[in-house]
Amino acid sequence: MATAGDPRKERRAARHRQIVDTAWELARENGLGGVTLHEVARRVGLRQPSLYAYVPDKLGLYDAMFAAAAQALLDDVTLADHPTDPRARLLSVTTAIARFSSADTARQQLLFTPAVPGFVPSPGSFALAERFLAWVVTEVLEPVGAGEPDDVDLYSALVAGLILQQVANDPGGQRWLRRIPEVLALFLNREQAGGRDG
Amino acid sequence: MATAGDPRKERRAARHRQIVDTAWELARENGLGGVTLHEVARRVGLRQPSLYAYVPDKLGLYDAMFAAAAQALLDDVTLADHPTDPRARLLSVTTAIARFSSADTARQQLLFTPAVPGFVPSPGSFALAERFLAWVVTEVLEPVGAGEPDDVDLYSALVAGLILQQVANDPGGQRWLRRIPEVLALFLNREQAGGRDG
DNA sequence: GTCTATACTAAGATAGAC
DNA sequence: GTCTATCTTAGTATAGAC
Repeated sequence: MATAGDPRKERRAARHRQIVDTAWELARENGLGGVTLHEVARRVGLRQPSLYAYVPDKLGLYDAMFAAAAQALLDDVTLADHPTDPRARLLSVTTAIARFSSADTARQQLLFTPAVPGFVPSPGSFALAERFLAWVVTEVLEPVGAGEPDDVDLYSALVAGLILQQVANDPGGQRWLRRIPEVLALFLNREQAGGRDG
Repeated sequence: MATAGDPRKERRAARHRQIVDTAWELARENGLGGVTLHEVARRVGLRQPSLYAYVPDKLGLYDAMFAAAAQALLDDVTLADHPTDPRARLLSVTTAIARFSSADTARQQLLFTPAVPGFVPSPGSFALAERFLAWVVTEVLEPVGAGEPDDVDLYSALVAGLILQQVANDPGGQRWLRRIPEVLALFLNREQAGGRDG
């Protein structure tokens, strides 16, 4: 971003993008651990040491991958049209999140699980994820009266559970994704649950 | 099992157990990908090639780890005392499952996620996991009227979500574990949710 | 069942020329 | 910014002796 106008910076940014895209391609094929600098370089037509001009080290590549995925999630979900009715909007956004996140096992793992030992998103990358969460809270959860931290935690667990089960036990299918409306109904009825016992 | 009486088989089984335990120790320290045959061998006082007398290859070691974890989960949950009242029983068992599974990130990953590329539990190991699930269904879910496949899928997603969020965002804490009663109340009220819209 | 020895492959990272 | 060359380390796996 903000590179428009400078052709050198643009070509560099394009290369960077190509490297990250290729790394994701590899992650989809061989898992996150299957991303190697040698293979990424081979596929983009560079020698392995040349990648160090774009990325500080291996973890730096994972960080760039995280940032790209977070940005893609942000764009995919927040730039789409969603209904204005609060409940319909919640369903629409949740479906978008779940579809996007479960479409790719490696993506779900890097974004939402501690799958890569030693990897922690850099502040800049993490900020993207936080921006997304903040958007969900103000644009979707607060309108249905679920903007408190406890509500957000509950919502995130419900959605994460559906996505994880979908990815782990029925990759590419709908077995858990189709339960979204039902789970959201439970979520919205959380106050008047009125359990008789504990 | 069934090795009692034959001292040679028993010593061999003990070694096998020691190898698998050490592998889990390594997984907790360095992640599942951080388990190496060299380090396992070093810690049990053997040379790396000697491990091949106990395990066919690296994936075979992961399989043995999976089996051990599944057995431990089975023992931990099914051999404990649980209330007979159906709802209290559901809470007790769910808490046991969640506590056990979230106590160790690596365990959660190997048991419930596709974290190791290429690893698929062998039929024997998978049978342990199925036995556990069957126990949960007949001993806990059916008594609360939630024994249908759709109920089981929903329950598994709810519990998996809590465990994942706990492990991913508050390891060692209680932030999501303490929501178990609340989530179970939602689950039990799933029929009369009566959403006004979709 | 354990060892030594070794083959094989592959990875991440750096130095220094162009 | 890209290259060649290389270091360094590490891993899985096998062969064959004891």
